[in-house]
This record gives sequence, C-alpha cells and structure tokens, in this order.
Amino acid sequence: MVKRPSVSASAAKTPIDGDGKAIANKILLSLPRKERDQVLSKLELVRLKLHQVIHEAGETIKSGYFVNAGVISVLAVQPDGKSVEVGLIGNEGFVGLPLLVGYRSSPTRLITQGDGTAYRCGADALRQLVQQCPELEKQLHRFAQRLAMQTTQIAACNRLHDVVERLARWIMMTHDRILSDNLPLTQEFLGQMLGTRRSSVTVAAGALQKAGLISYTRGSVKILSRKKLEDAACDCYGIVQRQLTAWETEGN
Amino acid sequence: MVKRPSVSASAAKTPIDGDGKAIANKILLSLPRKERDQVLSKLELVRLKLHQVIHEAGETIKSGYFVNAGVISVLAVQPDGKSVEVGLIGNEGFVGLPLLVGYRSSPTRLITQGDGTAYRCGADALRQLVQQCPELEKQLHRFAQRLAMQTTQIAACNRLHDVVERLARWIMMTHDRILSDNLPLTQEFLGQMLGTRRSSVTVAAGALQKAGLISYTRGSVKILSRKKLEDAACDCYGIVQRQLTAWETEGN
DNA sequence: TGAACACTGTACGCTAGCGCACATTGGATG
DNA sequence: CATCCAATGTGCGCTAGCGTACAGTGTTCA
Repeated sequence: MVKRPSVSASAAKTPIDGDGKAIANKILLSLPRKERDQVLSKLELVRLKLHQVIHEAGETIKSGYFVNAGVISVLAVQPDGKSVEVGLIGNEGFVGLPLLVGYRSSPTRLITQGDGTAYRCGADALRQLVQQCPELEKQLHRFAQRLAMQTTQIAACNRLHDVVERLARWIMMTHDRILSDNLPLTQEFLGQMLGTRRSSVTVAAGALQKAGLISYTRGSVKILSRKKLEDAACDCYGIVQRQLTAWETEGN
Repeated sequence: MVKRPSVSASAAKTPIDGDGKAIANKILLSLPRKERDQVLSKLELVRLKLHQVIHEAGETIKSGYFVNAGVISVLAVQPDGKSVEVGLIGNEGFVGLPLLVGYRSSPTRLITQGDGTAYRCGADALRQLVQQCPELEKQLHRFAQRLAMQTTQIAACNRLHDVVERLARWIMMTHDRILSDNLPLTQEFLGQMLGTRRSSVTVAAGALQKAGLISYTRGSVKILSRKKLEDAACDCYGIVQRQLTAWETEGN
C-alpha cells in the first residue's frame, strides 16, 4: 500500500490569510510565519472555475499561482490540436515555475479541473518575493524538482502502459488532490488528458466500472474502491509516491 | 529552419581548467571568471565510457556532473525492465539536479552514449558550491527548467508520434550534442531510448535509410541530410528549440 | 413541453506496433 | 583460420487503439 498524501491542512490551528481565509497550499504553509505573512501580503485569492485556461502555450506568463484547492493540469499541446497531460498540480504546488528563474513564457497549457482557489501573484511581484524570501525560493525549487520527477514518470507511462492502466493512475492522482470522491469529468476531457480519443475512454471507463472500481454518470466519476484502483493502475503512481516520500526525509 | 545549437565552445579564447584542459560545458562557461575558478577547484575531469551507467534508479546520488563532451541519457525505468528516454543532456547541461535542493536520490537511470568527458563533483561539495556561488546556483536552476521543458515535450512525443518520427527527432537531438556526424548506436539501444522493441527500430531506421536521411552499419549511424531529418521528425524538436531560443532572450 | 445540445455507447474497418522466433552477417577472439 | 557472438533483417499472428460514424440518453433552456 502506497502512502497517499493528505489534501487538507493540518486540523490543529490552520493559518489564516489577511482576509481571514484558511490557507491550504503546502508551500505557503511550510514557510516561517514572518516570511509567509510577507508573501501573503502580495497575494490575491482567486477562484478557479471549471476548465479555465490559466495559461496558454506560447504566451507570456502573467502570474504565478499557489494552488489552494482544486487541480490544475499541465498539458503539452501539439500544433494539430492534440494534447496530453504531463503533470497535475494540487494544493501541494505552484504554477508558473519558469518565472522563478526569469523566464517569461512556457510551451504548456495550464487548465483547471473542477473548481478551486489559488493565491495569485503577478510575475514581477513574484520575482521580487523570491529575492526577498529565501525559504520561499527554496521551497519553490524543491517543488520544481518534484514536478519534474512526476513529469518524467508520466512520460514513461504514456509510452509503456495501456489506456486502462493510465486511466486508473490518472484518477488516483486527481483523487489525491481533491477533497471529494466525486470527480467532475467528461470522457472528452479525459481523452485530452490521456492523449487518446474519447471512445477509447468510454471503453476503459466501462471496464473500470464493470470491475466495480468506479461508477460514473454524465460528467461525474465516483470512486468506489481506492484500493482496487491502485491494483488496476500501473506502477507509475507508486513510483512517484515512493520517491516523494523518500525526498521528504532527505530534504535537510 | 529551426535554430540549432552549436556544440563547441567559442573559438576565440577558450577557458582552461586547472589541468590545462579546454572547458566546453556551457554552464561553467557562463560563470564569471572568479566564480568559475572557485567551482573548478572542486571539480575533477572524468572520462565517460560508452554505455556507462552514471546513476541507477533508486540509488543515492553520489556526484554531480557538468557534461563537457558526449551525451548522457535520462531514462525512466519500469519494474519489468522496460525503459524510455525522457531527456538528453550534452555539454549544455548538468547531471544530478536533485542535489541542488538537498534531495539525494532519483528514480531515473542515467547512461552515457558514446564516449565523452565531464567535470565531476561530490554531492556534499556540490551543495557547498551552490551556497557559495550564487551565479552557479542560478544557472543550474535555469538548466533544470530547460530540462523539464524538454522532458515535457518528450512525454507528449512518446504518446502522440510514431516510431519513425520519434527516431528522427532523437537522432537530431543527439546530433546536436555530438561533434560528429557518426553516432555510435545499436538498434537495441535505440529501442530502449524510444521505448519500443528492437525490430521496430530496424524497420524505422530502414525507412530513414531508404529515404536517404541516414546510413548505418553495425552500431553506427551516419547522418546524411540534417535538413531532411528535420522534415521527417515531428514538431517536438522544433518546439523545444524555439522555446530555448525564446528563453535565451528572456533571461535577465 | 419541445427542441437543442452535450455526453455517452457502440460498431467497423484499418494500421502500428507487439511478442516471438529464426535466419543472416560482420567483427572480434581464440 | 575457425569459431563465436553481437548486431541486424525478416516474417507471422495478434492486439490495442485509431478514425469515423451514428445512435441513444440525460440536461438545459427557450
């Protein structure tokens, strides 16, 4: 059984932002209080709506986002319009990493899944923040390594595993980043994530449903057995989780 | 026509390391002289031999490597032994990025293609270096972003493009990082890079040869027409190159 | 309530690529 | 020189998944 990350903030005393909202983003939570307050003063809480395009491939990156709730997918898009997901980011992460090193564009499309919230920060303000806040910079660079590792594994998965395995992995990765057991998903959307056509998703999802791992109706997937899903998925999920766990103890 | 990186150091006055060897690694070359000398004093020039495993998945990272000549492939390996390449690193890069942020393991296998040289640095020494040398740290983080972008594109490529396109792309990416038009490659090796079986490589390479783009004999591929190869490859190569070019002007 | 539409199920011919097996060939090594 | 072996060529049956098309079915909105 692979260790699964908890999505909620620690229950004890949840830190609060300037507007009295609870903070769930783990990078922000990891900062020392003083630095966190400094960072928060530059951030703006924004709502993420379903299938909102946070950033389009090739355009200038306007803002960075500390994801607070919900999931943002990183997509590689082809000139012919096809796309594949190469990363998922939830409340453990940040969107806009190229800004960290002074880059201002990116070849990926960022799109939200479901609703959520994030703390947004303009590109210039972010650059100033990382210069002033060494712990923030360090944590962001660490997250960049973790995300790159995830992308690496997804790259292999895309090549080596079939649709059913990939679908199961994908559902688990998303489940980890959402509070609910119900995921708002159409098969068309899933096809774009998995880099396959919609009707292949129909078949794969049907197989998972028949086996009792999930059930789904129009635009909504319900997870019935997390355990069985893990068995159905390829090792890629576990490999990522185990590496994250290992790194947790290595960071010094 | 996509801009292609030059592999050699600038001809004018090539910087020299402590032992009188010419330095070709672009990260080291980008450092101010003082910092570069400080860094070099901690580095050891080592030879890379054909198909040498620099790092095995899951093990502790012992050293970092500034690649000076030759190519190092980043492979994602599956429990069943299958593998796919998710990144190539030549003299533009560095191997051992997790060390940068205090991580000491990695789920990828690093393997050399052909012979080459690199400047090696123990894990602890590297951590000290990046703390003492801000420009080094910055350049390494930038390279991490570039490598992640490359991995992203390869992830999409692995899913969306057929063997012939991927092979052509791969040959070009390797060609960019090698001085010669002759690449030392077996089809078995190529199969592991492309995540496909050996006999699929036979067919794909045969197609490229018949079309006059390459010729090959046992363990050696010769590039006949770089231009035609570009046409045969998918857009992934161009996307990566164009983003690198864009970032060159964005870095400030 | 009816129409429009988004989402899903399914089917059919087709192709790329797999897994496997076996034959061939060029180089190295004794 | 004989032998061995790594590297390559090729074939065959099989499967996953593609592209496409069309038919249901639940939802929404006029």
